[in-house]
Amino acid sequence: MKQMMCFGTLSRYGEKQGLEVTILSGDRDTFQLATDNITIRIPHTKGGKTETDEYNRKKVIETYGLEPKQLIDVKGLQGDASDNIPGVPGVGEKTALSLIQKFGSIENLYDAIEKDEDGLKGKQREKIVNNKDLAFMSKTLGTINLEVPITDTLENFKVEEWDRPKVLEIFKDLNFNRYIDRFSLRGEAENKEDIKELYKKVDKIKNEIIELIKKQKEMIFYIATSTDNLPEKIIKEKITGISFYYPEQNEVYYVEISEDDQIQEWKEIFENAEIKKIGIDLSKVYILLKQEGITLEGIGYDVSIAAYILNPTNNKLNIESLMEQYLEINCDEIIPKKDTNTQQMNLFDNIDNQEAEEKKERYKLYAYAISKIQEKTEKKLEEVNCLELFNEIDMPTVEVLSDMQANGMYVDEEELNEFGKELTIKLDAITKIIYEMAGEEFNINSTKQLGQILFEKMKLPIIKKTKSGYSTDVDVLEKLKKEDPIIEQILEYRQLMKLNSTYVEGLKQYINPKTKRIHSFFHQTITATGRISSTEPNLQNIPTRFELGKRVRKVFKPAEGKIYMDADYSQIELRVLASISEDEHMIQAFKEGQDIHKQAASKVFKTPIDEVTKEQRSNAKAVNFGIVYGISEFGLGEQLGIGRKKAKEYIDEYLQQYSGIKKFMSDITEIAKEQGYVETLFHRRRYIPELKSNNYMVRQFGARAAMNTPIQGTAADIMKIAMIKVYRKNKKRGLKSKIVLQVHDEMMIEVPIEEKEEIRKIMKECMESAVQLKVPLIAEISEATNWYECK
DNA sequence: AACGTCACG
DNA sequence: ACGTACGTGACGTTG
Repeated sequence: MKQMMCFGTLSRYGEKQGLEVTILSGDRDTFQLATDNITIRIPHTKGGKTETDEYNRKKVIETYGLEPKQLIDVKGLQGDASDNIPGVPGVGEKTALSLIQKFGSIENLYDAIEKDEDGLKGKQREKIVNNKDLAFMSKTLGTINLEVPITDTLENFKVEEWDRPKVLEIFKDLNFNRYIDRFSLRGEAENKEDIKELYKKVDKIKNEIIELIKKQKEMIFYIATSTDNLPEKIIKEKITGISFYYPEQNEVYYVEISEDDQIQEWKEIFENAEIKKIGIDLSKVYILLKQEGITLEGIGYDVSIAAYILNPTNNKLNIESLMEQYLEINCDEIIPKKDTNTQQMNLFDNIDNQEAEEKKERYKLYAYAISKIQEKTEKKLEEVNCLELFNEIDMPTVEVLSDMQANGMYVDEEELNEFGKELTIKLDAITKIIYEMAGEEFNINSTKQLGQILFEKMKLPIIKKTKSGYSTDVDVLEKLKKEDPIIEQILEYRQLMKLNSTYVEGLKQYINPKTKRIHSFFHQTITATGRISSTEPNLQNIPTRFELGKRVRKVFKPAEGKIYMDADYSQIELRVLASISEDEHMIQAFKEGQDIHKQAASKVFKTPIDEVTKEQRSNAKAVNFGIVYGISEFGLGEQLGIGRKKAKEYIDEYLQQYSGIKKFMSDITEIAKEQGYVETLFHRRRYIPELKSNNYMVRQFGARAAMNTPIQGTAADIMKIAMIKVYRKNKKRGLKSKIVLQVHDEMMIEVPIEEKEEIRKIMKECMESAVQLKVPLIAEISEATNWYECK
């Protein structure tokens, strides 16, 4: 009742001053305040919409058949759990209401009981009689205080015009973005006017713009698009306009591309390699243009790539975020979003038009911003010694990856369907078996339900827990295998389910009906280490470890008259590690072409190299992996199913033997702590703020990332260099072979049969000479008629 | 939207 | 006493 005290008193005060008082409240307890002049406005939800009802004294009487203040008595009997008002146990809303309607008040009720005139009987009467104290106490608790001392006068409460820019500032600070729209606060910033003067808006016709671009040998632009989502998972995005910035005059232009062939008028410009293209997300631009039969040439500066190199863990690389980060410009302030709620409909300027205008303004601003962000980022790239990485590796990679996506990979849909049918049949059978073994039907995909079956119904031992329940992952199930035969079936079911949903049904949706190929996206600005990532679909995680899954690869085939040429770097990460750590033993092993895991086994287990067992080698391999990941005793122990003590012995022995690696590991964590970041061989940087965390776990993670990033990242750099070399050589020689896939240490080219020997040489040569390390780089090449056959 | 699981390097 | 191997993306369930 505390919060209510003031407004209870204030409402009465207002009434006394002769005002019509309205109380806004979500709490029906306030109805007790209603009079002829005091109205309570309360929201209620009706079919998703929230409306308000108004209750004055009349409405209260209509609704409850009681005077407002009698509602206090109702509450006294009924109680209110949320307000900690006990009421009389066993008396609810209905009873309380009818009792007060009958007796008028709690006092009268108990008077009647005293005189035995109440007419109540049984349990109910007993409860009421026994809880008299509670009833009176509850009434007191439920009464809104009307006598709080007030020192303010009406004048103090007068509503004044509020400081809108200030409120905007506060809302922005608190991320109250919805409120900013609701109160139409966009564009309230004080410096709004200044920013608008940043550039001149000039209407120019196409030919004038083209002349300027040619003169400048530079095209600073932003491509506007619209999307229509087709039923298939293939997004059809169309170019709707282009905006330009012309730095010499500080002018922006926008041209609309509304008709189908209009984009062709720009073909000459886009395909002119002499004109340096400066934009954002140029890989996307490349694809959009390619769809129109235009090949983007002269890819010069992509501001999202620049920002990525400056900080690869930056996940906000869209134009508006970059403007905020690098120019401290907030788009919404300069070009307010139209508030469609309070919009006045105007015949001559309808909402659609206004929105279109607003968008055009934004596109112009974007083009200007791209130029300014280029200036900023280029300076910073220089400062952090990353300009070469940017110009020689990541920018050229844009074209390589774009081309790769445009090429796509052919998929035999019929064969994929066949595989799908096979899986479905097996899946149906195994589902029945599982139901039978469990003794009931349940959703096997639900870890919650599965957990209940396994650990509650069947009482299997709980190996591991997750945040929200029992863990049922492979590791757990493998350990439970011997407990019950159902486990094996579940593992089988999981495998089949994964294959069918992700790799059959999932992949199907991405086959382009026109090309019969899958054109996966290859993203260059996602990973923290510099690797490429692939989406829609992810072609970098097509199964290979198990035979059944590997069959998915059979449906990926080269076109008629072509073959796949596939090249794999052998042990690239360990070679990189050997080279940057300068460990003499590992370098020697690679120079001599030794089996690196076998050598590690020999050293760790102190066994002559010829006597190393399979198991020793496999354990040593795990240690090698662990080293690359930034070893931890726990992790290695878990991986090998040995205790962490044993794991520590392995690690200690390993680091004893490979002392160069030991030194590298401790040096790199030290460097990372000191300078706050680590670098690859080509100066790709990753900041590791985790190392400064107060949390031990987070710091440990930081240390592992510090050890892993130079290794994984350098390998990624090398692969990019190799791809650029291959791409350029192919292009220069006018070969028809096309790179179609990259999987971190693997590159695949679709090759017309007549080019195959030439391509084999090119791949081998480009990959192995991508960089001069202290150890040789080896690329293993295989050719095949489908992906499955690639070794 | 977050989580658990599992596919890859 | 904590509770982890590094880097990704997609799917299905659940809140």
